[in-house]
Amino acid sequence: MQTQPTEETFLLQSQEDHPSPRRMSPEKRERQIVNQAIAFFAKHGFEGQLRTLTEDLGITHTLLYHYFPTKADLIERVYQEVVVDRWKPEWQILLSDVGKSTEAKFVEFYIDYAKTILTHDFVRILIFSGLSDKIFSDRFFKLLQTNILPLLILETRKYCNFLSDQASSEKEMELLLGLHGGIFYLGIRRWIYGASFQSDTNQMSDEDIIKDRVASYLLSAQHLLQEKKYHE
Amino acid sequence: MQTQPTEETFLLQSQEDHPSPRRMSPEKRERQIVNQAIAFFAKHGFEGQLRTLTEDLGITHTLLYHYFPTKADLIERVYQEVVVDRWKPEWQILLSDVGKSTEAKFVEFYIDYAKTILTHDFVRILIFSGLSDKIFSDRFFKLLQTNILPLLILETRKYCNFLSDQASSEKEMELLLGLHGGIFYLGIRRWIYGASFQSDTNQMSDEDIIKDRVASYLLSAQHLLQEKKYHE
DNA sequence: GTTATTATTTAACAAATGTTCAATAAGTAC
DNA sequence: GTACTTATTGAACATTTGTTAAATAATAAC
Repeated sequence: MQTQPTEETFLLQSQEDHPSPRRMSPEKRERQIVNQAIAFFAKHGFEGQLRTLTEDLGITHTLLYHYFPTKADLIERVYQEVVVDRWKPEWQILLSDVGKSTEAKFVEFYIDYAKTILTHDFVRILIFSGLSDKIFSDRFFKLLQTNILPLLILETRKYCNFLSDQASSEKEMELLLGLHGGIFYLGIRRWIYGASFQSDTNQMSDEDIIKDRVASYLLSAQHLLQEKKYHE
Repeated sequence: MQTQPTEETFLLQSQEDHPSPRRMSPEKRERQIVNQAIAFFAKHGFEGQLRTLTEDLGITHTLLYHYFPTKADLIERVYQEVVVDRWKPEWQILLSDVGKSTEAKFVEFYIDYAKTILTHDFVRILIFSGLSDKIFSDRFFKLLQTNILPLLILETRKYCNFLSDQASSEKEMELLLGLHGGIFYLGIRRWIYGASFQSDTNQMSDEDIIKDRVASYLLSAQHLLQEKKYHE
């Protein structure tokens, strides 16, 4: 799944990407460049230099300027493909489905979310963006905050028979963000801290972990919202 | 708490740090440089340039070389002060205290942990390190994994009357990391995503949030470990 | 095979950036 | 005040790095 050729692999691998025949069709070359750029910037950050980026591709860095007028344009394209294009509108449809149980929705959503978002490229690019200009991370969180979190709050309330038309309280939101952050932390452990935070025996799959956490969240939600009912 | 002078503040502010009188005592100057370096690298990452770093200090970048032979040395010093020196051995003492309840220990520990670790400088420098050479983040997580997490697992077991001499199962560890990650996510929201992830009304303090999360964690732990008793 | 198109490279520039070193000047001791 | 120490600066260097423009060569059209 990774797209980084560690050694020089110019033999046989004529399938796609890296070997780079002398003269490529513009479409293929551009595709190849963008793919490499995604892997490269995810690994080294946006301050990585173009000469290094094109090294593995077997082309000169100046060729980039034939496809992207400036480095910023290339980065913008990476943003687009990694973040914007990876957002799935189906998530909202799933979470609005009335035929599924709350727990099923949570589990199904977060498993797919983890599979889609908690990848090497996405997590690192998101964090790199957050550390610098925030352009990328901002866009992404607006999406999350607008389209997903409210639906999850709503589902939680349904699950707890807590029917209210009020906006979500901070307590409810923080409980949810506890779950959300705990899941995102999986990606941080894996793609930012790397091997330093691995247990010896990794037998639990992401799916198992997510199932447990969702169950744990809903259990706490029941306690919290019940308490709310009495007190307010 | 931030140490960055946005304007040129050379009047009156002769207290400490920034104005930089012509000739300072080596101790004070070094202190001033390190303070600025911490704030600067935390903000811009370790690729930030020395000329910018010394700008706000009112000195030339070459003066750095009088105190630190190389940029790497300065960074090493920042690591030392921000990460290594900020670790509190008291945490282990607290978590080993037999006179306190499990919940009290968790809450007390994580509140102090949050106050100490979830700062602008620490979180960002930790993440910057994780994204690059990992030297810093590795060291920190070894500390965590060796000295803190086992104690928290032990406490959890006591709380659940689950007495075992076996090493922590992955299930137990993942549950704990769910709590831990959820709390660390507070720092990420605040210092990496920045304002993009703020709720309109921030009335809950970190302490309130942590109390809720610890309670939620212990509740789930009871369910999990009880289940374990029956099944295994 | 000749020609036109354009993907790709070569050469080069200007600004940025870590580093060195000799010159300067602010303190201190006498 | 004079001499000495050393904090601080100024000038300069070698790389690095994004970018440009002209030269080259592979492909396609005829």
